[in-house]
Amino acid sequence: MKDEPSYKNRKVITIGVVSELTGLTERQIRYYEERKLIFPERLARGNRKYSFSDVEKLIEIANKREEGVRTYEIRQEMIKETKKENDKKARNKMLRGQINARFGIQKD
Amino acid sequence: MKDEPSYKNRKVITIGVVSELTGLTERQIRYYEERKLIFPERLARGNRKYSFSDVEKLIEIANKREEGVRTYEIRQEMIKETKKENDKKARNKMLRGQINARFGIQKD
DNA sequence: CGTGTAAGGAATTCTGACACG
DNA sequence: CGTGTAAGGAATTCTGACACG
Repeated sequence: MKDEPSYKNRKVITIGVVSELTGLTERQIRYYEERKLIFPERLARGNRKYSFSDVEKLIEIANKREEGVRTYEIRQEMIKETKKENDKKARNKMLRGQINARFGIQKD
Repeated sequence: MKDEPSYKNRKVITIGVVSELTGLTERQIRYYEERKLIFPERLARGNRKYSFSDVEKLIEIANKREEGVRTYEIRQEMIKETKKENDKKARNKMLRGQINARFGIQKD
């Protein structure tokens, strides 16, 4: 289904660059992590690394914050999104399972 | 022709991360720049930033170096590659020009 | 030529805390 | 709650140079 694990999700960007890219202060970026909105990796001794996905997510967070949405609410929305996707995946998987059961195994 | 300027070419990776990603020392990476093999951007006060393309190019360079190819030769090959691509683009452009001349202007 | 290293300085990042509201 | 800031330390990056071969 996915062709490249690729660039978009590789955690390689330092917080300083993320700050430039998003216009957020480092303080804000670290705080959103504390509130469980983003999950940077820690490569070398403690340094945070972000992906392009993280940068995009941060921009969305910034937009919502400007509208006055609280971090807690943003988190709830994110959880809902994730759940919806997982349900979808689960449905697809089940469907494939039924197809395989009736028509035999097939590559996907 | 291209859909996204996108992730692959954005210069956002610091030299330390590039070093981890490629297995090259920072010294080597800076030297290849000196030899005009790669062209990082300088964002904040002097810090080098690389793209995923740069990382891939560096991996190719590392492979060639292992085979004993000199930086000068690698550069020559790169120039040849670039030239070939430019010629191709020029041909396409000319062709489009002729088509437009005969059949009228068309969006591309 | 290609790479290592010691040198000294400047900029980055980190954490925990106090502040305001 | 969300963000700013001063604090002190640790790690990063930079440049120019000397070294070896």
